[in-house]
Amino acid sequence: MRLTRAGEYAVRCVMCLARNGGTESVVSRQLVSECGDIPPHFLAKIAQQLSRAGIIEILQGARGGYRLVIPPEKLSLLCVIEAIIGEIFLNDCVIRPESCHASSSCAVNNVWLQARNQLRETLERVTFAKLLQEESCCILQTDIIPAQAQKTPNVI
Amino acid sequence: MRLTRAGEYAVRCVMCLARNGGTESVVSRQLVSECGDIPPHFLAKIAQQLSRAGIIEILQGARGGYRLVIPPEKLSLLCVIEAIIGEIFLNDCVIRPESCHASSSCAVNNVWLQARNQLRETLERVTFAKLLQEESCCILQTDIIPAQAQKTPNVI
DNA sequence: TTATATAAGACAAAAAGTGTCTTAATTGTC
DNA sequence: GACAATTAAGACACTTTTTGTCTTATATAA
Repeated sequence: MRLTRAGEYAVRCVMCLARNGGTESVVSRQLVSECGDIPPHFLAKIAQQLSRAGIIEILQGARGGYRLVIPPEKLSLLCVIEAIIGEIFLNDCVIRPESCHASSSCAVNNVWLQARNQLRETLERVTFAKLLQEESCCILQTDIIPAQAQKTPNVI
Repeated sequence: MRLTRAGEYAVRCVMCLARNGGTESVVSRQLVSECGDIPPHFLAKIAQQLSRAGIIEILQGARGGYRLVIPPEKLSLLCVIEAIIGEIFLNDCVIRPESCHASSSCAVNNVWLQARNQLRETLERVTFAKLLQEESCCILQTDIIPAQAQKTPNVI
């Protein structure tokens, strides 16, 4: 498992779509690319993966772009990430196969399996609706701190 | 974060040392290499990292080899793995820095942070003493299953 | 029909990981 | 002291993965 940059980009992409109308509106690739600081052609690839996974819909032609298919309340972080980097596994087999009769009874492997399930559950519990909510809440928080607000003016 | 092969080898190496006398005896590189199916020169590199981390001691010269410094009861899986692959982080910063005032208040980043802490705690709770114990217990289990024992005879 | 978009896949570049080899240094034994 | 056994250290090559770009084709709205 490793959160690659492609995975990051996918999360940014979905965040951008969720922020801009969710399942209701189409956002152009260019806009998503600028908003998430994602190289446009690379975004195209990522979008294709997200589309194959049924997370977004791609609209070709003039006024084309991307549209979220799954509403943010039902879309988990895990779902988006695994659509890009594949199902999360932390290890292949730590102890060499021959030294253990089966990886299912290998002590080290069991730990990894447990860690992996825990990680996946954590990422599954978080929806993009929740993330959006926390995001806007955090912007409000910085708004009411005058000193910080002056140091780093808010971008709206 | 990613459990590299080097990380796997390190775990195997420590398991082998723990199994063969723990902090009491010196095991030659060649033996560890064979026991863990680790390319000998690659093992040398890994051992150096483990030694710098204070986990093992390297003895040069004739009859040299490696010796566990930290007793298996006090040595966690996390400690060995991080000695090789560095401190575990799951992400750098998912949402692009500019879109958030600080990564500390970024919603997505917070999830990763939580997942990361959980993962590290899981790996920290497991000591090599525990792993050894479970390992021997699992060998006993297969011993009492006649069908399996005949298929794959136990190596002692 | 044209302008505006994305699709799809080949390809290049960079980064990370894996493994090998050579020369040097250290230690025990005869 | 000489020699054999053993690891140190770092350069180097190879492989795989990841990242990013470019080109040609296709789809849609006006």
